[in-house]
Amino acid sequence: MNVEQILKTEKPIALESRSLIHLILVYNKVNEQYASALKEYEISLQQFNVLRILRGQKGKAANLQTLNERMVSKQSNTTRLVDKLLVKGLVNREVCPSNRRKIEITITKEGKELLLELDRIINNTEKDLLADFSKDDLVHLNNLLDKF
Amino acid sequence: MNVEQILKTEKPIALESRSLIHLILVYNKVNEQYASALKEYEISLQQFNVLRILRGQKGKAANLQTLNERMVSKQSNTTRLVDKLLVKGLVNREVCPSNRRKIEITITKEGKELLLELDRIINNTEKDLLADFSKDDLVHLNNLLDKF
DNA sequence: ATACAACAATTGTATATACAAATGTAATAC
DNA sequence: GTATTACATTTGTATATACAATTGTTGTAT
Repeated sequence: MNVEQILKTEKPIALESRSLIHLILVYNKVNEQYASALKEYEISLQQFNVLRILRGQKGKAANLQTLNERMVSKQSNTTRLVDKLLVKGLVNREVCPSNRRKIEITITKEGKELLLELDRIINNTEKDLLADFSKDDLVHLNNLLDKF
Repeated sequence: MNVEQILKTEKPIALESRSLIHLILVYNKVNEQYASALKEYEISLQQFNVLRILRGQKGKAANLQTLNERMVSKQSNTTRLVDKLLVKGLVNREVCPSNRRKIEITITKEGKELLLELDRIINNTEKDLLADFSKDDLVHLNNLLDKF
């Protein structure tokens, strides 16, 4: 991925700006590939995320706060994400009996089955995105990203 | 930035997934900081981008295609971005006389003046975001991001 | 000259995101 | 017990993004 080429600019960009632009460009690519991989299942990356978190609960119900805390993008409106998953029959939502302010969200059998397929899809997408990276590269990348 | 801590998860994530999640988390942070820096000027990062591209034209007018090609996020609806800048008096838009399908967009004096202020703001934001990076780190980061 | 394809920008629409306000429930103070 | 505050979620609304359809203009073939 060549930054100057993508931006069709000939003049060099300062290292600092270039790094951040680079990051945004890479993010856009990553996001597009995830989205297009999930598209045929009519599910967004955030919805997939919710399902994966729910599976991680091992049957234990999660409330909205828990989901929100574990989401990659915290500012997603989790209520509406759950709404959509509910319509598709991928999750259950019930009022928590011991505290009626809370809700208990669990993944359904259908949700789990779909996840198995999506896992495969997402795995391929990630392999694809990271095709040019060695293990060492990835460790290195993680270390650098930690500096943010 | 610690990925596991942000996602409130105790179990380790596979290196590949972790790298991509890490990237998304960093992007979110970068984006939020840009947005909040520009907020008091009621301008979005994409709008700022358009202004900066126009200044780079050195007086020469740009049409929509040119802008679009040079945008960091190509999928922005440039027509509407320009609409908004127009309302604010930061750009001019005229039909191209030699080819009435095209439009000619230029930055106004007000636009240039605002940009000078924004440059300072953005510069500070970028310094802030990259505070923990050495030059070497940045070069390294750019090299790794190139692998995408 | 007319028809047709290609081009450049705009518009429409569905979905997503950001953020504030509102709703309903529970806990606490008095 | 009533008022007040805090809590958990939902709703409202403005803005942004994704993508397809439409409009108006130009170029080309016949």
